Amino acid sequence: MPNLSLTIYLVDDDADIRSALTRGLELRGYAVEAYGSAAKFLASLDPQRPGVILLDYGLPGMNGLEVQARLAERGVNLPIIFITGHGGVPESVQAIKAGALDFLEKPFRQAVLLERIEAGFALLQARESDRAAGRAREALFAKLTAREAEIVRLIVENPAEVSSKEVAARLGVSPRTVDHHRARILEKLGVRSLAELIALAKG
Amino acid sequence: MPNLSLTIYLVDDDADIRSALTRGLELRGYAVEAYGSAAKFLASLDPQRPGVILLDYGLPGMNGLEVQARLAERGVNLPIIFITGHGGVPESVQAIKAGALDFLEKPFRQAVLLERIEAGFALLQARESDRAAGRAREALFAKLTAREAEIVRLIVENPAEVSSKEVAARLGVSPRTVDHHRARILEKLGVRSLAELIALAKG
DNA sequence: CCTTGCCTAGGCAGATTTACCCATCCTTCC
DNA sequence: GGAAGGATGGGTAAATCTGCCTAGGCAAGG
Repeated sequence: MPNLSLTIYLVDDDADIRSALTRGLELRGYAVEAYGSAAKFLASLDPQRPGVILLDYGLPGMNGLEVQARLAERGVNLPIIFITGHGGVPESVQAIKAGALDFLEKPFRQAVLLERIEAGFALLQARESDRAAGRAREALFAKLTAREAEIVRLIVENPAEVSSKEVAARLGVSPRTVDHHRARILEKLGVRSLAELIALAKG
Repeated sequence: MPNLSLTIYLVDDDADIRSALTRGLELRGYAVEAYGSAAKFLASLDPQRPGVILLDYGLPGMNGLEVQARLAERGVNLPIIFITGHGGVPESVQAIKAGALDFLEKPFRQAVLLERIEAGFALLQARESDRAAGRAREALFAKLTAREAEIVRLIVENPAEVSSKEVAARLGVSPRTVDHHRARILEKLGVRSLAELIALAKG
């Protein structure tokens, strides 16, 4: 587990808490980026850089759920650990339903926070693995030409009619041409049969 | 939407609340089964009969999370709406993470409860649809003989080697025999090609 | 202009699949 | 014992797939 970047985005309006947490977390090897307001955080967040978000629920101007929603809108799906001074049950329920990793009430024990942070990074890493597989598959399919991709689509969407004759009829071309494309497709995707192609596309 | 059974399992140790909620919910057309303790509820629950669970978190002897865990152990996965008098944030977080539909604090508005109950039944119905599809597929595969099922398994697990010759080599039989079984398989499953078989199995 | 890449399409040979027929050998069930 | 179903294997013929060759038309880019 290389644990590439261990960045923690800390968002809290209380300067004392920011500095205290920043110190504590940096001592444990994390890179901490602290923000005093939701606006600043949202403005400077780079969606490409992963990290665990430590988010104060009771921020002035924009509460935690709104921040969570904004991030979701922008397609950012980083683990969020809420920290709250006076948030109640309904807020915590909402936050967890919306996908937050946890919802901690102040004061909380450091050990709990650290454990949750580790869980957050573990989650990030698991997602990264999933995506690596997805990207590898996309890279494969990206090698196909437009026509080849269309034939793959036809076959995957309607596996009941996969013979060259049937596909050719749908495209209005000669079966011979479909044969040709299909050979290219199997070659480019590194599969040996239509069955494997379907498995790859569905997998 | 036929809404087959609209049973609500109500578990609360307070007899007044039980009778009040039971009356109110029955008036709205629900069938309510009320239990005064977690033990009684767990003892008489029929896993086959779906329903939405209204569960008091602060039951004497066994708290809500334990009940939730027991149900999960038994493979019961019904929507649970927690109701609590003095449950706090950590409890609600735990409950939602464990899959509860919601966590309501007393006193709550009837409208909210009713809305959540409806959401619970909607969830049940969606799951039921999913399972119907799953069962239909299982019924199809159940028609296969042992040998046929084994061949399906080999093909699905290793779509790179699907020719009769290759499958026959793995089974130590003649390719001719595999041809024969394959024809039966395609016929029984109502598919026209190996590609469709894979799509069906992966679907 | 020339090259490169893509879509199109044909020929041909060998391998494979598919759909018919058939039989033998089991085990299970009546 | 006989019937039924399942696993095994074969024959044959038509259809299809696969690989390897060729080749024209067309568009983009050097």
